[in-house]
Amino acid sequence: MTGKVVRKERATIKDVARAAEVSPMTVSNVLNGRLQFVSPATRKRVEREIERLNYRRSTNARNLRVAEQRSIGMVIVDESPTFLADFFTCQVVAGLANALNRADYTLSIYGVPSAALAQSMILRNYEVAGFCAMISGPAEERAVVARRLAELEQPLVLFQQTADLGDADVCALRQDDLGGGRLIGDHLLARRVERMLVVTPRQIWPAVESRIAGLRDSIAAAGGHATLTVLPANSESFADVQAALSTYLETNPLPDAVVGANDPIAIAAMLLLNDRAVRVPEDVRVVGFNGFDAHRYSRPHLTTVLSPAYELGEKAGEAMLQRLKSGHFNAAEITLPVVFEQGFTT
Amino acid sequence: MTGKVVRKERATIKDVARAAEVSPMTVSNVLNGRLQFVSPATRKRVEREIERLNYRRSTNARNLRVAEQRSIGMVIVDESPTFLADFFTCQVVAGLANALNRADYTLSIYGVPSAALAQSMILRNYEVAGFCAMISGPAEERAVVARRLAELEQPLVLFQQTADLGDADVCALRQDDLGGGRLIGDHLLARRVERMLVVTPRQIWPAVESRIAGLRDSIAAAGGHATLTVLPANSESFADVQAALSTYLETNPLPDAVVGANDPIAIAAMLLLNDRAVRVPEDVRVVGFNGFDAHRYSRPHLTTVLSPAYELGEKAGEAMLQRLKSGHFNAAEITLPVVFEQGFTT
DNA sequence: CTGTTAGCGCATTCAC
DNA sequence: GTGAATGCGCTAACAG
Repeated sequence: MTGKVVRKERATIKDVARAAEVSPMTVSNVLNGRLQFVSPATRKRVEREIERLNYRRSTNARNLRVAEQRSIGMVIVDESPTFLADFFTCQVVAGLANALNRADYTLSIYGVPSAALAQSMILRNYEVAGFCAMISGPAEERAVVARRLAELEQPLVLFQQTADLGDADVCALRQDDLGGGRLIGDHLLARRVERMLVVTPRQIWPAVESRIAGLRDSIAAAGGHATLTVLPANSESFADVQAALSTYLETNPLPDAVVGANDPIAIAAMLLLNDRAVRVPEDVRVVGFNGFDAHRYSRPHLTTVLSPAYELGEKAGEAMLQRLKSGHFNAAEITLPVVFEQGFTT
Repeated sequence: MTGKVVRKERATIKDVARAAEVSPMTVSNVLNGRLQFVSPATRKRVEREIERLNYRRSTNARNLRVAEQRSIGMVIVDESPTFLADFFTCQVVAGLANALNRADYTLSIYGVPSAALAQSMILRNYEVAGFCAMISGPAEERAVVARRLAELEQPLVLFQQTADLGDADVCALRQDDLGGGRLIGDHLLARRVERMLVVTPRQIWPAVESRIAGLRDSIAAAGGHATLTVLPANSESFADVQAALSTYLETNPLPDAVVGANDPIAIAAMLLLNDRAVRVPEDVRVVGFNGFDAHRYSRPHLTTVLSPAYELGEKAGEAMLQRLKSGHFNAAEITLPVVFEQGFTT
């Protein structure tokens, strides 16, 4: 019961034509909905034979002939083998896949460690109408990868990355992390927070930098007497975050607010405070960043900024489709707004 | 600065051959690593021209010629437009994409509402080496969709579905929900739970049925005097779950334990209990189902059964690759174990 | 409305 | 080692 071994030969357009007693061209016309050229009677006949022979069109042959693809490549450059398991990436891919599928395009996922991408042959073997790319890693490396993708001379949508690629055929798409930082900053300052502690992973991402810049903007706009300290943890893992905060607190007084560079960091920090009988939000306020709607009902209900990750993916798909239709991207950069979410921790 | 409009013509194998002053055949040999037929000198020359002309091989032409695909289709049949945003699905896709990418296969995602799939033409336009499918909806509908996919006469891996498709070229892959139910049951019974309340969505999925069956197994094995009540909520949404539980509690005493058919349901139930000053786990124990490792640090830390969703996807990729290599699936059904996770709620 | 011709880019076969 | 001829399945252009 482990499946049949022999594959039946697939029927071609010729087979259908012969069976329906028409020319291959007529079958092609039926397939492509050019019904003006086909009488209803022959059409029915052709369709019946298609069904009967279980005919499926070869997209390879078709795409070769019409020199056009109905597929977009999503390149995810990451060292971790579980890259796609990340909720943010996942949401982006979901939005992208949906936007493309609606237009009858397919999304081809392709994850690579950045080292593998260095051998240029890899991407030479994928034939798609355009690429979307989510690149992780240090800034310089990311720029190299982005440049390599641009060299493919195909439409390219970059997520969470600035497009410093000259006049390449590129659109950079990101969420408004700067604005998100301002929202968080204003929220805290309105609650008389004087000393903010921002916990980040040591590896600073551009998005995290923007969030911090937004906080600083907010402080400056309020007159600038609040202070902001950045505390880098070795990684964003639960243990590393707690270790960093623990060490910090040995030699420093409690801040008025802890700002996590993202939600998991904020949660790790908050649980450490809990363990030490520090009350949140009475003694210390805690806020996160890049929350997701789907997490709304888990607890603690963090005050955070909601990421429009799904919309980011959708927008990317739309931008790509528009580009393919019109010949150029309408905008070289797109920034999507984030939404402030009041939780129980401030 | 919105991108160049003109696409440079792509170089073909002929162009490279001409530039390197060799025949197209030689270029092809270089591309396919048949180095025994190419002298090192010409090889270098060819590779330099490939680089210089930014040549990329047409997979369409190649696949057409060799009648072979390097891509697997992932069909997700779901009414909701955000199908992929579901964490379980997402993890499965992540594992699948990684397994395939490692073997230099591409994953083509294709989401459809099940109604659209009824028109048979849709899938006739996708040319892949095999299909993986995740189908949602009522059991009968799912069976119809599965049958339609089997008709494609291509290797097929079905997630969370029994393969009642005769000797079709199919492999059914699922997690051990029955065993998971037993684990939960044993855990509760060991804590002297007499009355269990299982909250499910009204739309009962096969996986949920298996979980309940596992609970019953466990009760039977323990002598059978504990009772199990199933409470269907209109949906698995936060509000519907709370409404159902609330109504139930109007006319029934508190159970000893509430079992959510999945984690979000358990959390909704637990928060309702919290609101009513019912202590968890002292007064009522609460357990979930289908938790994910990534959620470990969010709170409440539910007692639950961890889903091997990522591994499910990986295993699917491996099974498919093995099938493509050997001509038949090694196993028609594969069940992956789940892992019990002790939280703070029991 | 329907049929014929030709070629998309590549790899296999067989010469050289 | 290398080159020339052939055809994979499909569709654009044109002829009936």
